[in-house]
Amino acid sequence: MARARRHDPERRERIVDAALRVVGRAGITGLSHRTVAAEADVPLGSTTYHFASLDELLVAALRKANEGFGRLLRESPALAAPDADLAAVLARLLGEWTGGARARVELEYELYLAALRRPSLRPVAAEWTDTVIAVLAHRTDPVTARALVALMDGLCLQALLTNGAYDEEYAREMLARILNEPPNSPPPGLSEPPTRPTGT
Amino acid sequence: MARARRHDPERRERIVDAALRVVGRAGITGLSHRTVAAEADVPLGSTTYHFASLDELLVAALRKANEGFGRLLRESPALAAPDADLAAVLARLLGEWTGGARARVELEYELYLAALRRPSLRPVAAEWTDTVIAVLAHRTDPVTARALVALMDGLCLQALLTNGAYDEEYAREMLARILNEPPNSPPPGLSEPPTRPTGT
DNA sequence: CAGCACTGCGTACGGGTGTACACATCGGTG
DNA sequence: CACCGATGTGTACACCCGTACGCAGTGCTG
Repeated sequence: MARARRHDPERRERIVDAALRVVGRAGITGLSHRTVAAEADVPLGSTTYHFASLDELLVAALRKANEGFGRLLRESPALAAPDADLAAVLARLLGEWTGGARARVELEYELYLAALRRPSLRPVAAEWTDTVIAVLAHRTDPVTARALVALMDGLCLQALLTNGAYDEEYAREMLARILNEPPNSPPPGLSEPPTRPTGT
Repeated sequence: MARARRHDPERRERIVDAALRVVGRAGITGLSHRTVAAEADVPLGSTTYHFASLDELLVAALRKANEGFGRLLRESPALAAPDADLAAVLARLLGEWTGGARARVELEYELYLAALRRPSLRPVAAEWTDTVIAVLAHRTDPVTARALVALMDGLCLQALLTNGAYDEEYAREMLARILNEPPNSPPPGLSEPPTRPTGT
């Protein structure tokens, strides 16, 4: 029994991974110190030791989930190409994401949405949107980028919450509408009448 | 003790109301047969009798919450005016809604988002979006209406999840972009030119 | 080599949960 | 009025939860 567990720096990490699996399988409802301990194959006391509260564990889990997607986003070659059709690329990316294992999408969204009721998660959720916005801002202005993220969130939610299918072409069209407008009105002054798109 | 409770048709209704209060106060996590029974001041057995499962109760609660907001939407005079700036009206409406008691907004969103993990709630969530879309479709085409809803959802979420403030002018601008007819013609199937923001 | 502070673990406790089931009560029927 | 099935209620049970706390193993210090 004299395991060198004290010097197991991956212990904490493994608990977080286990938490992600548990939430993916049974939802946040199914997350408890016990279930995650069983999943990670560590004693109960270990989970309470590393993460005093479940909130703390959720924060770590959400952050980890974010890292994965953020990396995926940054490494996307299509996003990097400066002459690509941004709307089409984003629509495609979203399609690939939601088209993959629904379990994973559910998992990430569930954690993200949990911030609604858990203030401790909100900074992490904010980090997340800021990351995506920062990536997109290279291809457009920050204000537009923020709206793109909002729209993508909304589209995903509609697909997930209503059992509806994700329509890539439709997403592309709407993202393009957001992108089309030269932002001539963000300043807080009086707004001008809606300007016609210039046509590409 | 010979209360005529058998003939209390509001009993069920009152339980639903109590459930809404409980969720508003303590979140879905805090919802149990016992808490709702206490809140509604009915015996424990009564809640299990009227709603065999908590899911069933949640469905009723979400539906009730939807009714309230749907009515508010339909009765909005600003929405009815055919010559109003739709983007501005929606942005204002959203501002009023999110600016009000955060508790109520949280409540409704939490129930709505719960559909992510509870398939039984999904039809009700779909009803909800369809209702809003139907209302908006009177002022634009259904496809655009759907995107407006998605964007509004996304904007609300960003405000709620990241502690950010809601920026009405910004919302107006982005909603207007969705409403603007795109320069490049929509691909097969979805082409209808009827509305164009007049901007006055 | 002896001692010690500290990190990490196992267990036990009090409390809250969903649910099954036996019981009271009521409206209708002969 | 006597009965009876349906409707609604109270209680008891088995389970799972978070947390507190005493104890073992470890690396450092002298």
